[in-house]
Amino acid sequence: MTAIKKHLIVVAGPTAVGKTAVSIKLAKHFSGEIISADSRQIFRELNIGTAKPDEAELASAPHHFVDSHSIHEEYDAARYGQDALELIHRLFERNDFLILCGGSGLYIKAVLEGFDDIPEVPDSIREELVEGFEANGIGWLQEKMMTLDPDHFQEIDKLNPHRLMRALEVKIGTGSSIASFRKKQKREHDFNIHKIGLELPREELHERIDARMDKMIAEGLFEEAQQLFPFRNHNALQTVGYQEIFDFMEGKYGREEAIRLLKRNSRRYAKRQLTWFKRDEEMKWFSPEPFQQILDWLQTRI
RNA sequence: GGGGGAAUACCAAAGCGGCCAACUGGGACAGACUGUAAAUCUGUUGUCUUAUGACUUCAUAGGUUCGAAUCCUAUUUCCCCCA
Repeated sequence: MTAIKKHLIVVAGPTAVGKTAVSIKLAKHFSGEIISADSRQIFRELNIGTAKPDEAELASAPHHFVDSHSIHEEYDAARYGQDALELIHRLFERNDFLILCGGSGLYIKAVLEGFDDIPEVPDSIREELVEGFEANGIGWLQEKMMTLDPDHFQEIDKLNPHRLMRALEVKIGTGSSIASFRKKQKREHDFNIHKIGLELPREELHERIDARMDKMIAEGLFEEAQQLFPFRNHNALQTVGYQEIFDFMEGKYGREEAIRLLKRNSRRYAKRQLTWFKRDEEMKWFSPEPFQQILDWLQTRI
């Protein structure tokens, strides 16, 4: 391992745990650059609700994939995986250390492991599936799946519309079952990878989430959401922190309830992130403080 | 002081003799996840490491009954009305 001098430090963990601060400290300490692995901070139209690094933070270390795209573009984990990996290769030409930091588990996986190659499917197929689902419900998807790809239907999560639609679009678009593309091959990398998971006692994490949400609201989260209201159906806006406010604006409930849901849904999101990252046995877990502990561990590996 | 009503698991709230360890909602906890991932979906939530099992629960104490969260009596607490 020590033969290779390039190091990718992965910083993962639940929302509000303090990833940004740690990644900046690492970037400064190792003179590295930060590659954000956050599926929503990518969008320049989204600011307050995504808890982006602030100006001072952005200025203190080079950041990538923050404000890099518009909510009007189509973007997804697979594309990110390719783009980020290309960038990593390019940046390693002038850096020995890079920090891949974010809470989007699938995005990190897309970079580190990659996805199996599945041919592009025309958008029109997905659009038809989405329309069919919205008009006829999940039963319609299940029946379609049962007739088109019965073998995989047995394996799949039958109650999950997203999974059904993805499996169907691949089957319809390529003629082959999505299962036939699954090779489960992982990427090989010519750089070292160090995975750092950040966590805090649950109670403390919840307090931080609540406090940060109050801060976002004070900074104008409701106003930001109001401006984005016309785009509320865009994929980029299917996001904790915005959907709750859109529903409030549509009169589904009052402001108090909206705030309650904002906090609750952020907590649940944090739990999902934790569930995802905890499964990764290579992840080494730390409290964000003291930072020295993290450095000490890294020193033993580089 | 007199009259009426209510006490159910973390919270709210159903159940009003057996199908009740107890509907439902909230909250919490746990999990899945290879192209929407801050998305989408699943499970658990009285105790017992597992259970088509055992044990202890529906304010407390007694009672009626083959059988009670459900009926009766007393006690305690809370709410409402009259004084």
